[in-house]
Amino acid sequence: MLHLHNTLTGNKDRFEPLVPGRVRMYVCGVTVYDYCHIGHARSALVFDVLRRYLEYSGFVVEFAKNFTDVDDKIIKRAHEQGVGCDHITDKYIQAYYEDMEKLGVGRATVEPRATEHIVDIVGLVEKLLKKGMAYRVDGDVYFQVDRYPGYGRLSKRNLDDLQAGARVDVDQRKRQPMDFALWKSSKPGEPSWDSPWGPGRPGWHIECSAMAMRHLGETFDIHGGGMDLIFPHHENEIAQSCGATGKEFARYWVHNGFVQINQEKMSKSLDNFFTIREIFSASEWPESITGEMLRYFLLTTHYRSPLDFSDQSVRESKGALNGFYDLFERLNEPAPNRGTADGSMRVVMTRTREAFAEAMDDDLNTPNAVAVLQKLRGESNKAIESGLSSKMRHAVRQEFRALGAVLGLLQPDSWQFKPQFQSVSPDERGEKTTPLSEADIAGKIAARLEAKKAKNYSLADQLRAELASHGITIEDRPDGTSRWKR
RNA sequence: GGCGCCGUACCCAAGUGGCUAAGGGAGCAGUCUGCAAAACUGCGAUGCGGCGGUUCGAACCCGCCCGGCGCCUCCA
Repeated sequence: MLHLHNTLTGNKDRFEPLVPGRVRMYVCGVTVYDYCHIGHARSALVFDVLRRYLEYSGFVVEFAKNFTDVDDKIIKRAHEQGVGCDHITDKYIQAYYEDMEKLGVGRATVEPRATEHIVDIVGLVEKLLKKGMAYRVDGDVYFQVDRYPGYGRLSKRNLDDLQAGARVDVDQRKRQPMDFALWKSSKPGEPSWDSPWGPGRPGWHIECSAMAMRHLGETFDIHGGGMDLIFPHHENEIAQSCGATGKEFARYWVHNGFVQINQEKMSKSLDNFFTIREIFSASEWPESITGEMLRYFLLTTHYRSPLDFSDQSVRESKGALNGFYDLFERLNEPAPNRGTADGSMRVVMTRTREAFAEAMDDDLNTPNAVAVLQKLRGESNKAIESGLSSKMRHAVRQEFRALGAVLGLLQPDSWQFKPQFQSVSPDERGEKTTPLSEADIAGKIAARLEAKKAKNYSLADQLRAELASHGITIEDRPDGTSRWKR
């Protein structure tokens, strides 16, 4: 039974959807005015895994993830570049899809955009005005925070605390400093839509309420996003949604922790962020492998803990994944019809499945889930040593595939990949390496096998050293052939 | 000022009251191999930031202290 840490209650709550067998979840996506960084990747990945695990557990999942495509930063960027807002948002939505595909993050069931829901937004604002929870000032509409008695229940703050700590100049037209804009009148040159209050555009928080209600209903199961959204964004969503409907909005609030650089939050102002595409283009590994390395790295820390990003730790994920793919190679090798370890392996696989679910049920403990897979790897290698039939080898590979799929890992048949030769970076000893074609590699390997056959080991070792200087490792098989990897 | 989080081996990272403190990476030794690689076997924290306290029993609960961080403003 899945338990999720619920920010609303502060506890790990047993997860039970409102409608049995069906989960409705909404996740705050990105504001599309720039490329995504590794922090966005983490958030997207966490909810991608949550969705995968819910589906693995047998739920039908309706998953909505929005794009915020009207916003001050977008307008600013468009003005700077002398282009329309559409140009900016189209470009970065496209980039988002490209980045997420490299990370293996699947598409949501619906991916609504704020600008496509103006009618819903206007309707919601009207409802709040009618109920006396919002007020008009010139062409703007504000939500009046003290009209919603539960304000602060998500972020565990009260209005007095918030006002004492306010660091921003308060708009004097507001009745309360914490009141927030539902609708903003547009200045010339800004995107605008007609409304009962004149031409304008939606405030930031209202879009998520409107879109979630449109696609998932007034009350739904899970609402997610980064921890920095707890206040004010999600607090405001709750106030305006519950204020409008009189019903609970989302039942479980799930928030992921930050990615940090040297123990500090990644942010634009500190200029310490890495975009997803930067990481991929700087990687010496092929895209599919870089994607899996990153995914493994991000999932080996619990989603609510801070995670320190470094090249070093991502590289270390490569070492950990190598072990799996080396095992898969062995599982593919010819094997007898019966193996002495077949029976015990069956038991191991059953236990593995249970332990995996137990880890994931515990608030999506992916580091533990990965540890379970690592244990299965060890057990599988031992079983191969003592004798595992080809049928069981196939079953073991399927088990890795099935559990790996929940994490989005271990799907390729092999890591015998085509390396990228274009730009090989200097290796760690500082030696310059030169590009090596695949034909060169094959040639050297063939030459080395010849030398070995002739027992000319010094030549064979020299050829192996040459390949090693290009980061290529040779592995001699018992059948007299050699395979290689980077 | 308010709210909150983190500190576990060389590195990453689970564990949050009771079996020998998971797992991975790196390292060392051994088996195998022409030598390697891979695999297997073994080694590796008498201790979980520090000091007190509660308890039959604490990394886990409480208090204080030290160190680091986040939110309270746009932010995944």
